[in-house]
Amino acid sequence: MSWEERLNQAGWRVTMPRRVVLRVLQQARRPLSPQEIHARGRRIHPSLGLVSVYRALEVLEQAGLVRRVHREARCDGYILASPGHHHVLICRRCGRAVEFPGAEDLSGLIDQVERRTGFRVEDHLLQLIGLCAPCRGSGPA
Amino acid sequence: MSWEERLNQAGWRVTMPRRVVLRVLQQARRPLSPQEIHARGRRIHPSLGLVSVYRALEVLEQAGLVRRVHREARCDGYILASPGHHHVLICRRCGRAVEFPGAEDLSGLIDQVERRTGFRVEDHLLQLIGLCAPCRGSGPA
DNA sequence: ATGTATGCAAACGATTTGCAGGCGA
DNA sequence: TCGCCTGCAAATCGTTTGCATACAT
Repeated sequence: MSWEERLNQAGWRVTMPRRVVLRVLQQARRPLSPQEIHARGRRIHPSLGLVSVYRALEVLEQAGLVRRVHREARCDGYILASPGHHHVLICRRCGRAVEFPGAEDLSGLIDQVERRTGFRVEDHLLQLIGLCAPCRGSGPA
Repeated sequence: MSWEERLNQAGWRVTMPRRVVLRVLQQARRPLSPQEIHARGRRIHPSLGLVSVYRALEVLEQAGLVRRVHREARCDGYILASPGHHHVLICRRCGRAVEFPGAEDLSGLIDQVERRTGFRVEDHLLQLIGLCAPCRGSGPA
């Protein structure tokens, strides 16, 4: 099922801003802020408004087409979401972001935490920060 | 070593705003935003300025006395840091935050990711979200 | 004594809201 | 056609900066 169909089925319309935002993120190799998405989007469609970028991101995130990433500094980055995987690995040097699977690997830790704290763990936020292969080669920044 | 001594040894002064911020966080049972810390702090010391709260948090975080927490919605929460542990578990119902150890439990996952992606993983951001024991009892909100 | 740290006010920047008109289904 | 969606402008909110003064060491 295409993303256009997914939007439609969820009751949302396929519109220019949503199209453009998604295209920009598809072409991006690192998380982009709404402002950055807006700037790049305008090169594709000059009348794109910043407000629509915010609203498009909201809808696309709810539809699972886009994922927000969190970092120690700013928490306003967005990347394209690949369904089923929800961990992100970010290069601290070039900013490149990669998604990876592996939710299962947390189950041991989660079991342990549940036993120790009495919490029922329902969700988690995991992001790894490091250096990607090319950046490791060009010396530690 | 007391936190006052830790601050001094690191070259910082022990001042009223830092004292108050720390006290507020000691008494808090959930992550507080700078604004919330300011409001509560004023009840202890009415002349406390909001700007000083921001600056105090910056210093206290650098000194490892306070930890910033990130959540899907807002990323502006602060809690008291217990040295050596840096994972946080937050109850989605009452907001209670608990720290827990277990960085080692991630090493398997990290090894795997490094092999698969070529990244060198240096740091990570892990937070668990769930229901604490009391909140589990009072029915799922 | 001296230089860091403070509070206030103002600057700044990002995000949200109100509204008249446009466009997707 | 109908109502969701858009762009713009303005309101809003959180955070940062400039500066004269206060206080920790």
